[in-house]
Amino acid sequence: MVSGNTLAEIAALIGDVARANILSALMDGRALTASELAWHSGVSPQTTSGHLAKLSEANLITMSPQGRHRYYKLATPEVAQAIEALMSVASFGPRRHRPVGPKDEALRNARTCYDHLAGRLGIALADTLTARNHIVLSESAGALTDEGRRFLCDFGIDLEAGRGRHNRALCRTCLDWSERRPHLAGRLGAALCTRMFELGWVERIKDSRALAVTAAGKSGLKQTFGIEEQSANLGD
Amino acid sequence: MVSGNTLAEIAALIGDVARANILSALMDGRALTASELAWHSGVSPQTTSGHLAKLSEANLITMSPQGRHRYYKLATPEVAQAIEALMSVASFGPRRHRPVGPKDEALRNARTCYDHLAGRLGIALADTLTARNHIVLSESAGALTDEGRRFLCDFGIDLEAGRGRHNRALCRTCLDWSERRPHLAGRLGAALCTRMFELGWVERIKDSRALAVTAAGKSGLKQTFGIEEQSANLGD
DNA sequence: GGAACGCTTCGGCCGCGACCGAAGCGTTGT
DNA sequence: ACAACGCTTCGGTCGCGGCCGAAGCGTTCC
Repeated sequence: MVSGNTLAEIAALIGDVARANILSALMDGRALTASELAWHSGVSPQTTSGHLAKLSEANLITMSPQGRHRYYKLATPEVAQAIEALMSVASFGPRRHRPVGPKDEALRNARTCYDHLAGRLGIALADTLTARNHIVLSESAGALTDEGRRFLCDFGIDLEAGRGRHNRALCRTCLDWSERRPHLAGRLGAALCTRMFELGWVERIKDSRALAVTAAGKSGLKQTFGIEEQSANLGD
Repeated sequence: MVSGNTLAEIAALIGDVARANILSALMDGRALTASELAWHSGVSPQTTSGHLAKLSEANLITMSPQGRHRYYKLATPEVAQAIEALMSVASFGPRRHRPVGPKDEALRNARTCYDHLAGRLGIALADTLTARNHIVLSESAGALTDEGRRFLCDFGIDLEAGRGRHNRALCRTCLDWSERRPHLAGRLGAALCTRMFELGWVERIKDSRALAVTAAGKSGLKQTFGIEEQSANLGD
């Protein structure tokens, strides 16, 4: 309960295959039930339950009961960031043979990364906003310009949303594992993602972090952001 | 050798107390010998050797032999970043009683964080450069302005230095664990740190990541950056 | 050449923790 | 009320991996 929480303790928690699977499954920011997580983790429900208890204990995830289900989600954006950083390190080294299946291709095209957009779509958005001088992206860092603020406001985004107790950063960047280039994270990235869902521009593909760009999304992205299908290979 | 390198494998490597100690000791960016690391890790030299082999195998650290010594250092800035992120998560939770000793106080005042400056000195530098509009720091992100580029050039900093194969970011920010505010990292942070050492403004305190600000440093910081002692509590 | 030193390899011990079966508890639905 | 369901707790097994002592290899110094 007092939760010592040293570097080694946290890393050890992530350093178990079953728990790493659980955390990876939660990386899209949604809350999942214990059963769903048991499925993802690859071990029995009892064992999964133990893992979930440990992760909660260390404040890596939080639980909210709902009827006879218990929903688990990542506790804070910082946790997602740490896992993302570890994944980045993990994907280094001799680029091992990674056969690209069709589902993998969908992931590369567009997906959620914790609570923001990633993949070619995420990159395209970051590129467009940069080209229009709405954001200034200095490699792995970013700042929003006044024009950008106005533009996003017009687009229906509330930049103050999600300004929680943690005073989360407005505009962060996050290294895209498939494109190896930064995309938008932080409150801005999250708000952009939320808005696209609201507008029905993107939809979740079942059982995956991958996203499908709807017809409305294709025309909207073109008109509002000037993103053509081929530029991001949307609709592959 | 092929190094599967999954998320769980990397995290498990960091998730051992002895190895975490080793990595923490290397977080100041210097290369240390196996013996020194054995001392830091708290286990015997044989055991340490095994740990170092595993860390090397996974490309978290690299080794360069030198005489009868073997120097180990973190392999890439990404590794440092991942560890930093984990530390950030670890220091969350119920702020546990952390008795502040004199050595701890020195660490809070000024220290190196991987290869850049942290602590009150790091924060003060970031604040000053921001106030003078030399950098634009959007919470956890940053970009260098043209004026800033000129200023730093005059200060004797080569911004192209360290532009290695990894195309490391120029201006990143890094959450300071003692101040809970961002300080400067990336190539810029590293160059700033290097320059301060060159000028003899700061010196390492033995057996610690803490730094001492020299007399030359105090006057230099005041004249060049307008940083008064009390503003950063230098000389505490 | 021999001794001291730095580091690694080998072998064996031992404890922690992941795992599952069985059972228990609370919720839902009929 | 009862059964089905979702999830957790308990108890016991087992294997992985951290640990050290002893020994081996290469370097340095006199």
